[in-house]
Amino acid sequence: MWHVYTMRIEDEIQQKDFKDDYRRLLVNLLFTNNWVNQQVMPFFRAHGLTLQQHNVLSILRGQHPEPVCFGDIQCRMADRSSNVTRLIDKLIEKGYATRDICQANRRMIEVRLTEKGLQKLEEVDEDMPALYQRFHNLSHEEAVLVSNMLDKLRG
Amino acid sequence: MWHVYTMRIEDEIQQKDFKDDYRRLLVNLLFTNNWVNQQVMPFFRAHGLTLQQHNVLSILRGQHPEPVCFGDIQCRMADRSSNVTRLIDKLIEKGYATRDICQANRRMIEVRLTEKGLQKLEEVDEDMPALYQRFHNLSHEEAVLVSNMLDKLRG
DNA sequence: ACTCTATATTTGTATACACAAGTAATGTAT
DNA sequence: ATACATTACTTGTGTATACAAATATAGAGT
Repeated sequence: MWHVYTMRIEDEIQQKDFKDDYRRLLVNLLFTNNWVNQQVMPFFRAHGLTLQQHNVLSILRGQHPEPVCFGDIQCRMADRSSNVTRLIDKLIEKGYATRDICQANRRMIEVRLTEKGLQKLEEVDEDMPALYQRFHNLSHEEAVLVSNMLDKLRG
Repeated sequence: MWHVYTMRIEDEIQQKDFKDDYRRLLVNLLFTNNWVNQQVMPFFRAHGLTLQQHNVLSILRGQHPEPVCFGDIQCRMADRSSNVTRLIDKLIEKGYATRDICQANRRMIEVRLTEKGLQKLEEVDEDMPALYQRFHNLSHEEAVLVSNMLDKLRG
């Protein structure tokens, strides 16, 4: 009898702790999200880019001087949901990229990094240590640990 | 002589590893950020709320039936940068909150949760376990660990 | 060749956000 | 009392985002 009773209490407590710890994680992720944006946005803005624009430029550099098509860019972006067309428009406006219809499959658009875009990326790279500086509250090992945990979280 | 040389290499390697680990952390935080939003947004949308609207309602419940003024709401929100005025407007539109000019200091606005708002919160609460379910890739202990690390990261 | 479906990108629209400027009430110093 | 600064919230504006619908090309089956 008392066994059943205590089990119930334990279950209840366990459930409660359980819920609260994951809730704390969720709130923490949202806070951190916001904090990261506040660190990162002004950094890229100082270089005349948004985070996503820089992200796309980096993807383009990965294949440079080969082109990358829209779909591939979309797949590789951290933020999948955003509108690649209009992002690329901005980069072309600024002279950092070019677009051409792919002759092999005319539905596809080939996007290439320009020399100017490459220079901009190198300029940003030089400044990068200043950005990473802001993550130094965590040790080298802790940074690796958190990365691994986040990978695991997303499954 | 060789000592100096090897030291240089070690420094260089260390520097490189260092940089890459923090870079990986940054990219990982951005990816996770996006992933969390994709888990959370549809959940709240299914209840006719945005994440931020729910966040404000929770803050209001914390003081209920006492009012909370705009400034306090802004301070307590996860995303500090958003526009509280227009957020509250939405909640009032939906009948979840009320606003009154504070008689003690007529610059301030007192926001209160309505009965309807309270019911909506309870409805969301009941469904919460379904949301937390998505974080179960991490064990209880890992969830706590990551929370602590994120706290440390933000300083 | 013709229709149907799938793929790849674009456009439209409503909503959200960031930042700056604006308004209104209060406090403070002369 | 009057002028100036500060606080607390609001509004305006351009940009960004989410989601859905539209276009345009390619491939597959008949």
